Formats: sequence, structure tokens, C-alpha cells
Amino acid sequence: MEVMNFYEKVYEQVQAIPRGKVSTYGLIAAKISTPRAARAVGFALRRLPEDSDVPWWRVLNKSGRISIQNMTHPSEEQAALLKAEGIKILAENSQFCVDLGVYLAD
DNA sequence: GAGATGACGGGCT
DNA sequence: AAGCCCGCCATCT
Repeated sequence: MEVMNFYEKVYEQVQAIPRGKVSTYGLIAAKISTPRAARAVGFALRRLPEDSDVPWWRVLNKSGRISIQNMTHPSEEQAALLKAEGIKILAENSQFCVDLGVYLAD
């Protein structure tokens, strides 16, 4: 097997999240054998090119909330994308939130 | 090569 | 129990 760099591993795992489900930065990190690299996972996703086919919107933080504060991809956009997949978006004191107990992928 | 950064998370208060 | 603090890791400057 060809050696994959960190970004590639992250992207591969995110691609594996089925439609209508979500995952977390920490879980993605754990799946690529670097359980403490959750922060780096976020960095990798931030560096995603616009035209990428990686479903970045399915990745949330450990609390099921949207961590993004990006200008090009505001949290409203991410919430809309999740909603479009049938995921119920809860409003937790003016913050978008997803019930991980229901939507978290394995 | 050293110091800074960030779409995180766990532990302690 | 909601937040603050600090350690982690790959990258960036």
C-alpha cells in the first residue's frame, strides 16, 4: 500500500461517513490511529479545497455542535447541509446542535 | 528549526 | 454542571 499522508487519511475517513450520519473530530482521529490528533483533523478539514468531494459538513465536535466559524462556510450553511440529509438540527441556546446518540456513525 | 496556530478534547473547578 | 485551562498533533511562518 502506498503511504498516505495525514490529510489523505483524514479525507478518506470523512468520505466513509454515510449520508444522513455524522462523526466527530476525535473519532476521525482515533480511526486513523492518532487518537489525540483531533485538533489536527480540524486543521486538515479547514484546508479542504472548495471543489473537494469530502463531506466536511458531517464532522462535528464531541458535543455534537458545529465548530466552524469560517467565512466561506458559515455554520448556517453546515446546518442546512445536514438538514438536507434528514438530520434533525436542534437549537441549543442560539447554537446548532445534533443528537450524536442518534446520528453518530460507527 | 523554533515558535505560533487551530473547524479539538478531557480534566479540573 | 457550564466553563476555563492546558496538553495534543500536524502545519504554517
